[in-house]
Amino acid sequence: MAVGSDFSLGSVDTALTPAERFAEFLQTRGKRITRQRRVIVDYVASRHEHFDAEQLLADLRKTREGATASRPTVYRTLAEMVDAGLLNKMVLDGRAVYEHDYGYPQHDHLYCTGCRKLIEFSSDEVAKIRDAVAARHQFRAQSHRLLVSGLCADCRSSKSRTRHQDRI
Amino acid sequence: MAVGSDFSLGSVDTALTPAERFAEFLQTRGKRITRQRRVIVDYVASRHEHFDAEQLLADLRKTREGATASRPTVYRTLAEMVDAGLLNKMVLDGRAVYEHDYGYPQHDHLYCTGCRKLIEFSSDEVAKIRDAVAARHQFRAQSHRLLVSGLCADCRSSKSRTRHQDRI
DNA sequence: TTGTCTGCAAACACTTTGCACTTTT
DNA sequence: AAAAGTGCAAAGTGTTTGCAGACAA
Repeated sequence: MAVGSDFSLGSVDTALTPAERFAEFLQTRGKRITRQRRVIVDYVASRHEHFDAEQLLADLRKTREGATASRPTVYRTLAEMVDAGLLNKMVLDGRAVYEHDYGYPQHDHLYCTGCRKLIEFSSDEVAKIRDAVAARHQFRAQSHRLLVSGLCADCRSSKSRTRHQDRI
Repeated sequence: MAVGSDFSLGSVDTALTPAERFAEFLQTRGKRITRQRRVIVDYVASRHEHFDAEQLLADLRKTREGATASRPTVYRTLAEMVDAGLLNKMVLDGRAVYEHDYGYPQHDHLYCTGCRKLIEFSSDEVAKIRDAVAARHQFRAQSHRLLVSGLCADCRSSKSRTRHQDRI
């Protein structure tokens, strides 16, 4: 479908900034655009790494003072952003980790059990396998997640330094 | 390598029953074979479905009375069985779910977000993708997990009845 | 003004831990 | 007898909720 465009970055479907898309989402739900929700979307949009709720909370407090939000609000807003399709949530070692999911291509992760780093990769073969398997089981696949656990290059050299967690 | 065998079921490496393997594991660790540990391995070995700690606890209490174990002991023993390579642990919707990992072939899962059922499938292509990707990132892959979320055949018919959880 | 949102404190679900007592070795 | 294991109750995590006051529409 032809999409008029005179903006630089961004691929198909990414006509709005995350903040705009969130505002749109909130409006269609009769929800309000508050200072806290704005602070949170802006902050998240400016980051490009994976993060968890506590990190976000701490970072907000470190940055411009006053521009904070309470813990419950952070959790509530993150959940809304997942609903809005802006964020992706995944659970590692018992805590939820978020990443962008708007205008980002589908991908999977390598997870280093040494330093807990997440490395993204994509392979359309995974999607093919997913669909083939789903079809075979009369299953309607909505999403998938492939997590490969192991040790990253850095941690392979400096082994046995950090305590190793459960694999997944 | 050639393995002498005059036992029926079981593939490569499965010379011992789970209980025997666990006993072996405990001995090499200077740990003791107690009534509770025995009850738990036996129970787990007799089941073939996925289960979580609370289920196991409840089931133990329902079955032959007296043959129980406390919650802390159940958690402790499950962790040991994971260590021993008898069980595999995975976290879904915030709780740990276990499955056999001894003499069982590597496989992945379809997860129904409607009824929380897990359906196993296996595809060696996943392992190939894993190894290729790991190599490309100088990563040492130790394990992987592919989880395809969606709706199973049953839940597709009776839609919108059950509340839908987070995808993964 | 009206109804939503926020922050606080308290509640939560699941899991782990300190410790006195029990049990295996 | 010595060392490890158990169960209880209590403490942890990470996350969610009830509610009174604050605020966007």
